[in-house]
Amino acid sequence: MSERGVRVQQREQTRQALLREGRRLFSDRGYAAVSLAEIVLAAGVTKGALYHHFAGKPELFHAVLEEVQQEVGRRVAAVADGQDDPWGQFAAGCQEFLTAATDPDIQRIMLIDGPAVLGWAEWRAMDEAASGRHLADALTSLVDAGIIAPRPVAPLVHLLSGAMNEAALWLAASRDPGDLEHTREALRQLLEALRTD
Amino acid sequence: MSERGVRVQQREQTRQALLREGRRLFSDRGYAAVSLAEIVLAAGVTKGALYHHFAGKPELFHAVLEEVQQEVGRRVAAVADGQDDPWGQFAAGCQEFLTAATDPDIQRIMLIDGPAVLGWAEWRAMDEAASGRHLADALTSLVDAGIIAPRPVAPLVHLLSGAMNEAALWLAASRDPGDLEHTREALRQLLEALRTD
DNA sequence: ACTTTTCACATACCAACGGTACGCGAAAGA
DNA sequence: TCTTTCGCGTACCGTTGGTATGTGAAAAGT
Repeated sequence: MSERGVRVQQREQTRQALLREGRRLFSDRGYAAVSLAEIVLAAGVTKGALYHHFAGKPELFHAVLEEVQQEVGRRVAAVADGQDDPWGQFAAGCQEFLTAATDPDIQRIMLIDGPAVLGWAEWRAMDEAASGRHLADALTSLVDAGIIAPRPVAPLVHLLSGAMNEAALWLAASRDPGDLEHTREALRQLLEALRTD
Repeated sequence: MSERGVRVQQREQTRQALLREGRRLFSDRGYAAVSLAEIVLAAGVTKGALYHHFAGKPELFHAVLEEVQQEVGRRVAAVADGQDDPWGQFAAGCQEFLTAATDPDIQRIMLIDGPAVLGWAEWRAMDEAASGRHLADALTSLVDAGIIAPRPVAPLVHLLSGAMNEAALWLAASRDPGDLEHTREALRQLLEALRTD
């Protein structure tokens, strides 16, 4: 069986503990308010271990963010794949993203601290590799299928991505339970505007 | 004439110097990468002066952000007032915001660091008081005038605000000069989707 | 005119933080 | 069994945001 050796096994365990506690603390109180001392204490290791696995605090955050974005990307892709027609995949994916991004833990890391810590360009590149790619693919499919008018998809990707990000942040802070459905309906209408028919 | 006293005059001058250099450095290199020592050096004063005027680094940033947002708000309002019909005010205001937010200096402070430094809730409240309010007012007018279907405007405000913010960030990093016009056109189409007719 | 008070700001200092240099001991390889 | 590797702990450093206190000139009081 997988004789992985006690060395690599312990190594991975330490790395996972750092990622787990880092993610928990970052999402609870924000990147700037969490010290490395806290993280290594919670993970049961020392700063030496942290700097053995990650080049620094931003790189640890980068790894945490990547984990979060992959999760969201998988959720969106899973829901989209449940639909069979291109438009259904597109609409369902957007709505699922709106739901996923409403999680406060995900928000703080992915939407608030992400751009500020890593810079917008790097943050955008990571988002593109995770969930943003699905949005671009879906829009391209819709253009190819003639369901929406031919156009550059990049502007639409950013307009829609930004709209859903901000709406999710607002919904997480909102106390009116009807806001979610109103937002879904408004988003649905905006998406419908793209159709050719 | 305005016998303002040399005390209050010097006081205001120092405060303005701190705001000016703080804004310059924050927009150039980001909030976290700028030290208070740099700011007070550039402003020609000491940390004592800074802490006499502001409670701390976040409060200085808050004052800078407020200045930036007020400027953007005035630009949007000025262009909107140039139109006479409600729909024209709405559309022109949105397009002007897109242009204003493309300025890299404004972006870093208003869109990147703002939410991370002050928290999303406070950032949103400031945006609401500056330019966001105009968007809500315009949408409300359109509903009242029967130009767009009756609906809660809050979801739309956040969807559109987020769309324009993210698009502006993308445009500032884009090197294709056609992107701006494509984005304008896409935004125009999304806005048209709201009309009743 | 002289004294007192105010206050805008400078100076000196501190605790905490991110980061680095180096040592150690057990596991892996020879 | 000897050597090497390496995952990690320990001790330390420079910088940073923040604070406590001093100071001198302008304003206020008499």
